[in-house]
Amino acid sequence: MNFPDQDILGQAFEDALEVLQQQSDKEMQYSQGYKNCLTVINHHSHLRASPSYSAAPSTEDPGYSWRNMINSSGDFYADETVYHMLQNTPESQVMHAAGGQPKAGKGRKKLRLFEYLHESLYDPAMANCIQWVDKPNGVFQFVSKNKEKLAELWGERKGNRKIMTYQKMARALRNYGRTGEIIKIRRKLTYQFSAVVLQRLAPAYFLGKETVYHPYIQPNQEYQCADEWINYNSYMYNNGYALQHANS
DNA sequence: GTCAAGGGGATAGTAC
DNA sequence: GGTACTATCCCCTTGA
Repeated sequence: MNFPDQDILGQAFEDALEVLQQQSDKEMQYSQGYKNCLTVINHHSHLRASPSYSAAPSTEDPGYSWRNMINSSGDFYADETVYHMLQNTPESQVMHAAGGQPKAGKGRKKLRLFEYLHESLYDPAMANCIQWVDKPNGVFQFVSKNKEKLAELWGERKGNRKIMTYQKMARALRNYGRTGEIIKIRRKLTYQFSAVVLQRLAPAYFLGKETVYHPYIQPNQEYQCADEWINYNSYMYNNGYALQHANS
C-alpha cells in the first residue's frame, strides 16, 4: 500500500501506542490511545487529504463512539470475551473519541446500515443471519433462511415503525454500490465492503498492524484509492474473478 | 409458471 | 427553509 510519510506516522503511532500502554484502565487504554492517534492524524492534515489515505472517522464526528470502533475491529473480536465485555458495557460508560459523552439525538450520527452489518458480522449471535465469506477482503454473505430476521433487527435498531425486509435492506446496499462503500459480488446474497470502509471500521491500522486488503487483486497490484479499487473490482467482476475467488 | 434475488426510479426522512 | 445524503417504497426484470 502506498502511504505518504510512513516514517512520520509510524513514529507517531509508536508514540500513541506508548501512551496507550501506560494506561491502566482498559477502556481508558482504548479511548485515550485512539484519541492520541487522531491527534496525530489531525496534526498531519495533508495526510488526511491524501486520496490514498483512508482513515478512521475524524474527531469532528461526535457520533462515532469508541465502542463503535471496537465493535468494528476484527482484531479485537479475535477473542469473543472481548466482544461480550464491550457489548455489555453500558453506553454511558463508554468514552467517545470526540472526548465526551454522546449527545442524545442532535449531533450524534445515526448508525448506518453498513456499520450495523459490520457489527453483526462480529456478533456470534448473528452468525445464523450473516457470515463472513472472505473476512480479510470484507466479503460477506447473508444466510438465506434468516436474512429477513437480520433485516427486521435492522429495522428495529433504526426504530422503524414498519417491518424492514431483506428486499428493502438490499436496496440500501445497492445504493452503497454507487458510493463504493459496499459492492455486490456476483454470488447469491454476497456483498463486499470496500477497502475504505474496512479500514475505517477497523482500527488495527492505527495500532501498528497494516490491514492487507485484497479486492480480488493479483499479488503485484496494490490498492491505491477507492475509485481505482472500484474500477478494478468492476474489471475483475466483469471477468468473473469475483465469483471464482468467492467460490474458492 | 413460480419464486427468490437483484435492479432502479421515486420519494420520504434526517442532519446540517 | 434549502440542500445533501441516506433509507425506504414499490414495481419490474432476471435466472434457477
